Amino acid sequence: MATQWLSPAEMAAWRTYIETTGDLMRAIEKDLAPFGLDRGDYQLLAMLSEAPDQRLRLCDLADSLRLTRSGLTRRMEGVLKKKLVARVQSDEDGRVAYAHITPKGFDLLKTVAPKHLESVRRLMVDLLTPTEIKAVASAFGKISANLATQQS
Amino acid sequence: MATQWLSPAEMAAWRTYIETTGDLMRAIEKDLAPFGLDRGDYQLLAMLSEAPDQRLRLCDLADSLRLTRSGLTRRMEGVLKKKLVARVQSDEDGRVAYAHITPKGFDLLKTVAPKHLESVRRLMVDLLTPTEIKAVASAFGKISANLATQQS
DNA sequence: ACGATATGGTTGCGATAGCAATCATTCTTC
DNA sequence: GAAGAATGATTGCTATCGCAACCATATCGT
Repeated sequence: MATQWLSPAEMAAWRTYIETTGDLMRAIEKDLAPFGLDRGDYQLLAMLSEAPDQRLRLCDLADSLRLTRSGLTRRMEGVLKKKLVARVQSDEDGRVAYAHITPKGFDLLKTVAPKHLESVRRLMVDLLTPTEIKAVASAFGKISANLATQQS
Repeated sequence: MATQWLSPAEMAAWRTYIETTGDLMRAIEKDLAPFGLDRGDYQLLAMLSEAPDQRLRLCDLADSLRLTRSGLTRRMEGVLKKKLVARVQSDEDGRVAYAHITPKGFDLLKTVAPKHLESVRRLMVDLLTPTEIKAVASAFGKISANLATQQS
């Protein structure tokens, strides 16, 4: 196994990244919990709120959220029951349904978003120097671009 | 709440990070799959292989892996069945059990580790400049240190 | 126009993992 | 040394999510 070892700096970056990410997600989720939302719900609402007409086709939404179609079907059950999102059948294409954020969902998002951003600040952004911020953006931008070419 | 908006650079860093991490984990998991391991199994084996006597108390192992005790009990079922790890009752403390990596587990890890590191290189490390590597390490180090103080 | 194919969405099933409850063992305190 | 607290591990229950199979609708090729 002519090992492709990592340099100490590379190893540190990888390990810290991978070990911290889970903890960070959990902490952010914990801040979201008092509002009755988890991270998946929040991202779903955020995605819809930014979409034209505040709605998206389910399959496009699934792609944005990195969910499979079946995963989205299940996640929709939760936000539908809470009336934060409505499911609207398309009348142009019988196969298509839209997820449409409701006023109630939008109001909740407007309440939660500042708290969520405060979490992101407190737990991540405000801890970093501008240089680190730029480096993180650029690093994960490259990783993302690379993944996009690989798996197509 | 006078919204604590994020600057464009901050937003880019956060979004790219959060969106890319899931994809990256999936890609790495896909590279691990041919060996019959998932990321949790790999990390479990790696953790044990680096431990003194190549064994750890279950609760310590759970903490290292960021699993609850119950989560670890379930994960152990898999690697126990594959005989990659043995469960050894302590004879000093009747409550304690150790996870002990078997020769078979160690051999598998020796096979898989270089491939896994190659994945990490290809999908992340080799895409980044030394400056970015250092910045990622330092950024997540800070985030991790901060989390450690918060939740204690 | 119609059979094959592609696209959009749901359902059954299995895997992972957290929480709360439980049990066993050890430690503490009086 | 016995009652109570703490620690280590497991189990039942629940929730999320991917895969494969499926159904419905739309589109394409001939």
